[in-house]
Amino acid sequence: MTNNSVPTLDDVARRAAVSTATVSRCLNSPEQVSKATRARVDDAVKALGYTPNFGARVMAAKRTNTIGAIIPTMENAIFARGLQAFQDGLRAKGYTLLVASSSYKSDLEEEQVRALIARGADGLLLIGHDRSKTILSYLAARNVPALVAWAHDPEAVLPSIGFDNFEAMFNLACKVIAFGHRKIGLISAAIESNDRARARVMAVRHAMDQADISPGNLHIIETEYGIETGAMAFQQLVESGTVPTVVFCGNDVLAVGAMKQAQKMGFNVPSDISITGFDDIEIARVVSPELCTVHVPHRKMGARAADILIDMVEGHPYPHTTQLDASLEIRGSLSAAPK
Amino acid sequence: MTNNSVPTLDDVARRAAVSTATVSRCLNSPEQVSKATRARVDDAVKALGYTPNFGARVMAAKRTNTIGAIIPTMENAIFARGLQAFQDGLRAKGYTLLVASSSYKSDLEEEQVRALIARGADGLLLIGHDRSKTILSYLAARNVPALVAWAHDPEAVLPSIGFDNFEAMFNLACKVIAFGHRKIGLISAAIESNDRARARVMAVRHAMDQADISPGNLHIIETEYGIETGAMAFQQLVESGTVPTVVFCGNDVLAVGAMKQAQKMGFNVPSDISITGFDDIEIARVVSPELCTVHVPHRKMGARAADILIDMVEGHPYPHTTQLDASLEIRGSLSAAPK
DNA sequence: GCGTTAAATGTAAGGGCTTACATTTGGCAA
DNA sequence: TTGCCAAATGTAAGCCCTTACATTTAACGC
Repeated sequence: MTNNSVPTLDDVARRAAVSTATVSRCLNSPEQVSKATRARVDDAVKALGYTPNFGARVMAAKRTNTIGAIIPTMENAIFARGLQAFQDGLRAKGYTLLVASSSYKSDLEEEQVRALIARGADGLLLIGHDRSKTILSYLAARNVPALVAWAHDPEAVLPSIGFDNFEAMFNLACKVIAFGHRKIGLISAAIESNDRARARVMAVRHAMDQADISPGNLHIIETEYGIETGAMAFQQLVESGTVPTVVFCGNDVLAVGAMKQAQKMGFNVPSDISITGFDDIEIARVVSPELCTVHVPHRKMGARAADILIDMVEGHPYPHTTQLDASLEIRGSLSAAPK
Repeated sequence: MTNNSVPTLDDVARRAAVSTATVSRCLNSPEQVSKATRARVDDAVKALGYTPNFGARVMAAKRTNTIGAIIPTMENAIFARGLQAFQDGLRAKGYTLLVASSSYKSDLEEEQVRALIARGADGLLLIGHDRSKTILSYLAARNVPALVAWAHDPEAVLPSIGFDNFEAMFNLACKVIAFGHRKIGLISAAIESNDRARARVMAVRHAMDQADISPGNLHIIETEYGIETGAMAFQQLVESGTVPTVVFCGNDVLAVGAMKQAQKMGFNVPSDISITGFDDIEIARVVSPELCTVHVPHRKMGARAADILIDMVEGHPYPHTTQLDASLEIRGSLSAAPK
């Protein structure tokens, strides 16, 4: 080792008086090396403060042990939570996480897919199934495994892990309808390019249909993610026609915004208007009344996603789709429809 | 190009009838190449579907254009928010983000520092100044620039961007004391190994000292991050002796837990007990009464951190410390002390 | 003690790119 | 036309690992 620079494998080998191959084996498959040699090498590594050169390692091994995740935004607590669990799962198996965000824009997502692959990601975690053919074939051509989370669709090309957005919202809607609600509002995230939002809207429609409620009784407002936007959407909903007796919201954050706005406008929640959310994040239990919502196992999903994606990357068998349960959380913000 | 494998620089060079150096220059500093040649090379690149080999590139250039961030946890909204802004800033300048989390444990942080450097991070974003000498010298030896965020300390070895935790909390404490509060509770995150928490506690002490309030009037409970733990800490505080007239909390999440618990135990907030938070995340405005807190510019900090760290990595001049303002948000959860 | 085999270790060949330095080209002033 | 210089391009030396294959060592049964 030239005395001022970063130590290399060679330096370690020389110091431990073994070949570079042995040092490499100590690092990558220690079981192949005798105990005594291993100890000597470990000492040398420690003494020199050696860390393998990443580029050289990638080049020789053709793997980076890095997994990329492209999520809409970390500011959304559900993704932050899932991503945290995902990262923990990755770390446990020696992988590192590359993060990029798409801001819910599919062209940005494409750019990020290319960026992460160019950066050497061995595998990719994506959100939802909405995705252009172009990017799908790019993934295939580069032979990079990708797993979709927060969605469940056995028919889709890419393997996925998630829950059935349609079914979960359908169950909630049936419950709500059983409470006597007929005039229904719905505040949703952008439906185009968001298959989860789409499925949830369709579920409400389907439940209404099954209960013989005319589709004309459903009023939908699309808006962006946020408490403020939820509040504005609620106001819009109320001002634009008949006041609904229940407002479904695409997620808890929108629901909290809607609830706050409802209360501000003098409605009593739930006796005048019921409000429901989706996700069951902390905020749902903090507001009063507590928010009726759908509990989604975000952490579990993140953790399982890590295991599955690693199996994919390492060529082990893995399930094409994994379905998790999303359960109803009936809480104070839902009650019978007013007479 | 052997007809079945991934194309290399060589293949492109051959096809465009130039040298590999020229192709490389086309990709990395196109202004050095004549227009005609560039066009020919671009065509070849496109025709072959060439993407540079990441490992080789890293090895030759000794840079990955990747920045690592080690944060306690993404589940904490303040870090999620800051990290999102950080990532956006990175992306704008062609860098990619590697994420690891320390769970507030310094040994885990050390492990992650090594892991991210081993993965080729060109620079590192760290939280707070508490850090062992070992890791500091490792960073120095590897010559990897690191920037500390969420803290401001001109004396510290590592450059930093943040606000003065002491000053911010001190200002809040003075305000609170001016409201007549003398019996003071404080719910804090673990003080050891968290310089932000420590500074905030010291600030309250200092403000009390300045107002001639005996240190005996301060009761501190240390607990982990979370709404539940905040609630438990509040209960503990109340049950373990004199009931305070104000409870400072180390962050908004703890504060919301404390407030909920206070209300559950029959206290009126703020007329019986005032409660304050720190951070000013969304949840602070959702609870009622709204939470009095300190506003921290998390997004701005993340964005600026990206710019500074890139300057460090690229060898441009940069400020050793950057201080941002944290402003008081006096809201409904704080009022005069009861008589 | 010998032969056989498995375990441990060594040798050396890539792997694809960047870049310092060398060389060629071309434009322009005299 | 000549000479000079800057611009454009080429040459080839690394960069530091991993791993296939070769060699040495150790263990064991007879």
